[in-house]
Amino acid sequence: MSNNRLAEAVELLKGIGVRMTPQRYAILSFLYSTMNHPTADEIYKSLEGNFPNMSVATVYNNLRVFKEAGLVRELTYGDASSRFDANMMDHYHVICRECGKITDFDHPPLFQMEERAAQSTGYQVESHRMEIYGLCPDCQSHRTQ
Amino acid sequence: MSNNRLAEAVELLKGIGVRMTPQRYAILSFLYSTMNHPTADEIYKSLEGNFPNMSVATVYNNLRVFKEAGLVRELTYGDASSRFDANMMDHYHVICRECGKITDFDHPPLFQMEERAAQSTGYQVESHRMEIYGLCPDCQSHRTQ
DNA sequence: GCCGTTTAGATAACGATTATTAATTAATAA
DNA sequence: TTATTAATTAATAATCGTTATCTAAACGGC
Repeated sequence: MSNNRLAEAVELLKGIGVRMTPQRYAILSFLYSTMNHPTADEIYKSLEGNFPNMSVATVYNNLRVFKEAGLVRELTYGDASSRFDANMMDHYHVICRECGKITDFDHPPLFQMEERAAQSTGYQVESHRMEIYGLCPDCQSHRTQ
Repeated sequence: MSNNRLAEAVELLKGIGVRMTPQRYAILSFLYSTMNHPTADEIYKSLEGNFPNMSVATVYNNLRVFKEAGLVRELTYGDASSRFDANMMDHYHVICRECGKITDFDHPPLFQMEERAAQSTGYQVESHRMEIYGLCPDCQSHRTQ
């Protein structure tokens, strides 16, 4: 299961000179245990019980470390909180505009579109961002018809 | 040119009971005159000369009015400032990761991808967001090879 | 011209994130 | 095991874009 990925991540971090502290391990392990793309604050609140005096800055610091190590992706949304995704496989997101839930879905990467953009704008294209918005099944059924 | 669109926008606003003040007209006309997808602060700074005591809140207020009237789109990027686009035609953006410049490009909307997402996730899909990142021609040539 | 509503401007407030700093801790070598 | 050193934590202040609040001014219909 995800224990493999967690152990691999710990090894990878050690390999680049990142110490494994209890807080760091807890944050990392939380990220690998959830499919919920949590915000920094959600991570903080989830670990508050086990680490009563952990600082929110510690959460941010470690998320940055994980990001720089290529273990985690940051998903940004305007002035709302960023969300963090430890699934580094190629995938896209569908986001519920009602409750904010994020669901993964697979689709071949949009390389053709990148090529067309490069041709028509002269940019040296490197990456893209694509996400889909709508109503999740739960929020559809809670609607008054 | 854009004068038509500007005049139409003014009429549209009047039609929904929005008064045309000098500040409001200046902001609107600036948006219709540029292809640069400016930030609120850039708009503010550009008009400072003509309106020495305009407040930045006025810029934000009017941008919200324009957004609600469907005249302007807000482009959000993580914790950076939002940018505002008065081109409401269907189009996508290529963004320079070096200087932040935003260039429009045309491409058929990704409806197929929306459909696939709806099928595989059960969401009631409504819209999507897609943008491409890279180096603009200027920033490519300023690079040390 | 009067009255009610919109709007502008000034400024305070907000919320997410980052910077700062002093104290603590993990990894390593002695 | 202990000492050393650099990394890390926690607390808190600071930052920055944006929004809320409030007062005064301007507008449009009567």
